[in-house]
Amino acid sequence: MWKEYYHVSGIYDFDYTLNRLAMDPLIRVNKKERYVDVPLKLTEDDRCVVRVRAEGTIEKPVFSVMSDHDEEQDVIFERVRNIFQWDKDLQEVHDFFEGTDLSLLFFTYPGTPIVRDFDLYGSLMKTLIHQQLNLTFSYVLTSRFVKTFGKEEDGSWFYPSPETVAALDYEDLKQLQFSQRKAEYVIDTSRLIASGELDLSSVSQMTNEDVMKTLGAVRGIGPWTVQSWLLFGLGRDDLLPAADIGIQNALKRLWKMETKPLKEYVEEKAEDWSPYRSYASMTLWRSIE
DNA sequence: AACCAGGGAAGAT
DNA sequence: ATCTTCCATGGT
Repeated sequence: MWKEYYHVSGIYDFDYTLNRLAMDPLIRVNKKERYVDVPLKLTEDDRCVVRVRAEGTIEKPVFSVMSDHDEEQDVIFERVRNIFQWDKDLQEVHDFFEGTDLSLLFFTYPGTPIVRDFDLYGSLMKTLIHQQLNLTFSYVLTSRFVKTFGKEEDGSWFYPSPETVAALDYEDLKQLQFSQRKAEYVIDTSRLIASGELDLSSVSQMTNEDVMKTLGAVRGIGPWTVQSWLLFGLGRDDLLPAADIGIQNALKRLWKMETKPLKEYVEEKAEDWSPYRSYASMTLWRSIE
């Protein structure tokens, strides 16, 4: 058992992170004790669960990282630091938005970080499954998917491997109430990954534009899915899914509009928020949660 | 009961 | 190239 502390520079609202993670029934969160258990896949069969706890305030954030997986502490700690984006200075982001039409929103919700998914492949599957479904039902579906084909360890769930999903029949997912299409998207994409035709870790090194080209060429993956994966899978700073219903609803309220703004209008206005559009997205979603 | 939900592909203009 | 329809089902 080891435990390491980390002091973040700048503001950081970890309780928001916990609230957001708690929306996913697969993730073990304890809001009262302010921790989340993070399942990490180090190699194919080397898994561990790490407990990450907030011990500071939004203004002076301190975190503790704890695990009984004694090997590779440095690797594990680095992964956790990346997942929670502790290297990003959110005070700088906050200051940036002071000069924009989102300043009031950022004043209301200071220190909202990008809440990344724990695993690249799992993130892509989750995003595919969540396409177009309401949040409640989409979490039911991912939950069934992982609990049926994934693995549980120390009370935390690991997504199934691409190989496992590649070996399924569409019928297996339809039994979990996937549509035929959704079953095809999930299994076919997993087959590409399992066969090595699509390598997510090398895609993760590409520029946003190249990721869009590479992933966008896969059947079932459109612009919204790529953007979501860039944001939640990779934690990139400058994405605003302008076609997203949640974003549109949040902006409709913020701008006191009668109807939801068009995608084109959102994209135009959002140029002012570059290069931190992801933080605008997170804070907008937060404003309607 | 109708309409929407953190879309995308395939078919029709 | 851009517009329309279909997919599938739970929630409001």
